[in-house]
Parts: sequence; C-alpha cells; structure tokens
Amino acid sequence: MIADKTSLSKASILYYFDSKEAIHSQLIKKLLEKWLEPLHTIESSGNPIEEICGYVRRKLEMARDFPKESRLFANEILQGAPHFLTELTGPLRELTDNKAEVILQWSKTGKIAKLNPHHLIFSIWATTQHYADFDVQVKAVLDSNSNDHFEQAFEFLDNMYRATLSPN
Amino acid sequence: MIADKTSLSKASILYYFDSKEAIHSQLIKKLLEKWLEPLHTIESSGNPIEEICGYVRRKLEMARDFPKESRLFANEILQGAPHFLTELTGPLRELTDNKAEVILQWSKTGKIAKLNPHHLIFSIWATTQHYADFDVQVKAVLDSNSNDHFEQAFEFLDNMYRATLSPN
DNA sequence: CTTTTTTCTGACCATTTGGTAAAGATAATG
DNA sequence: CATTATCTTTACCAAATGGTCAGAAAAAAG
Repeated sequence: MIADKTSLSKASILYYFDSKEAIHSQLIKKLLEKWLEPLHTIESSGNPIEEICGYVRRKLEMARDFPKESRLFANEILQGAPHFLTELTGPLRELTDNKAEVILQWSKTGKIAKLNPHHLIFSIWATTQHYADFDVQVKAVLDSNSNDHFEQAFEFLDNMYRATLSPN
Repeated sequence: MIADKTSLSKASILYYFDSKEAIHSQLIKKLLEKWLEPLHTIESSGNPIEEICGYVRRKLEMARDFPKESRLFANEILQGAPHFLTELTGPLRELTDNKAEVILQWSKTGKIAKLNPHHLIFSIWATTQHYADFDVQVKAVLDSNSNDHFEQAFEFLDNMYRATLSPN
C-alpha cells in the first residue's frame, strides 16, 4: 500500500528503508516531536490560566487539523508502544515533568487552584485528542457529520478548565 | 492464537463461528453493553453532582479493572468501527442522548452549572479511559510502575468535575 | 564515450493467515 | 445393538505479507 501510493516499486522502497517497521518507527518518532510542540509554548512568565487554556485550544486545533496523525499516535500507544518506549520515558517524560513543575509552582503560589499537575496534563491530552481518536463515536452521538462541534467542544473545555484552575 | 488458548483446534473454533470477524464482532458487541452499564446508573432523582462524580468513579474503576477490554474497544473506534457503526448510532446514541437530557435539565434548573451535557459526557469518557488506553504513556511519565496512581487520578478528576459542575 | 556508482525493478521465496473439506470420534436416539 | 446427529481434527488451499536478489536503467565521474 505504501509503495502503491508512490511512483516506486515495493523493492525500491525497501532500498531506502531497512524494513516496513523502520518506516513505521521513523514516522512515529517524527510525529511525537510535532505532537509535543504545543506543550513547549507554556511559559511560566505568562498568565497561568491563559497559558493553560491556550494550550487546550492548540491541542484541540491539532486534533481537528491532524486527526489521522492523532490516531496513528494513539494506536501506537494502545499497542503498548513496542518500539517506542524509550521515546516515552525520554523526551516525552522530560518535557512533561518540566511543565508539570511550572504548573506546580503556580499551584503552590496560589495563582491557580491546588491540583496535581501531571493529572491535569493527562486530562488535557485525553479530552482534546478524544475528538480525533474517537471521531466516529463523537459523530455517531452528535448530529453533525461535519466538524462544527469543535467550537462547542472548545467552549465546554475552556469553561471546565477555568473552573478547575481558578483558585478559590 | 485464539484456538491455542482453548483446548480446541482452529477448525473446531470455525465450527462454532462463521469467521474470525464473527468472533470479533460478537466480542465487541458484548463489550459495548458492559461499557455502557455505568452510565445507566445516573438517576435524575439523585443529587446531580454526586450522580456525576459517582459515574466518574465507576468509569475510572472500569479502566483500572478492565484495561484490556478498554483498549479493545478503543482500538475498534480508532479503526473507524467498520462493522460496528450501527451499534454506535443505535444503542449508544440513544442512551447518551437520554442521560444528556437529564443533565441538561439539571443545568437549566440551576442545580449544576450551565454546560453542554454531551461534551461533559465525552470528557468523562476521555479522562477515565485514558488511564487504560494510554497506560504505557501514563506509566512512562509518572514514576509508578504499579497501579497506585488511580487514587490520585480520582482525586484530581473528582475535584475537576466538582469545580466544573458547581453552579456559581 | 567508457566506466563506475547509484537507483530501480521483476521475479522469486518463505511464512503467515483465514478458511474448507473429508473423514474420524463421540454422543444421542430408536 | 445399529443408526443418526453432533462434534472434532488432520490435511490441504489460496491469498497476502514482508523481504531478497540478480540484473536492468539512469546518473555521475573519468
């Protein structure tokens, strides 16, 4: 299928890649970088709630604009990330820990509510990627067959995270 | 692989099922029922916030106790639910619409905050199933290799939904 | 224009997969 | 008991999959 999508034969593809798995691995690796990009933009110097809600928005836009990529990534994790675990415990973990620390400081200094930053990040990943990964389910439950539910999704999530984050 | 797990030969399995796909379909169908069970327990007569937080807890417990089943289901949806779409637009949608209506009434009568009930349900599915479906990622990011993060997860989610739901 | 290096391909191969068919066991029935 | 119905298996098959290899074609170098 990969070869058919190109103007090359199967053997020629295997001339550039060692194996099918090698193609897969390279694809997934590149994808992880792109997938983590939005997280980089969280700045400790910014307004905490706006930083986090902005992150939610960017993640949701990625789910809307790159659903296939999201599903490819989800599938990899779902299978247990067989050839990919080092990437998860390496770059992914490092960045996540880094930003979790930023959020923890905000939390400790009362700029946002007291909460577990790692689980906050998980919840953002889960809720935003859900619209790409479980697209057919979302569309089966909602009326719309188009993508116009993304605005409603954002409105809901934005409200939810503002309520969750606002210190009381 | 299926036959090897039994005391029967492959041919004997095919004596009881028309095809491998037939086994898969039946499995997925049964699974959906079990998966929707917790949603049934939401009662319009109960305390709204406790009803919803109880649902979150039950869904999270299912993710903890039946992770393989969760992943099997997730995988099916991820692939576009090829042989399964009727179940989604049928029973799943009906139940979801039903409970969304209950939540909408709570919302309209000011018992909980104003919010989109469908997206609330999506967010609960996403955040709870995340701990089963993306288990390897969660474990790569957190220290624990055991399941002891589930209590922290519940604490976070419980707080989040109480903040989200409480009318202001 | 040769020669050499790089790129590309058709033909082939071993293994796996999902499934069938005929016949052998086993159990139920008269 | 014989007979019939149900269950189980071995042997086989066609298609698909992932990959190799010898050599053709094209490009680059001399």
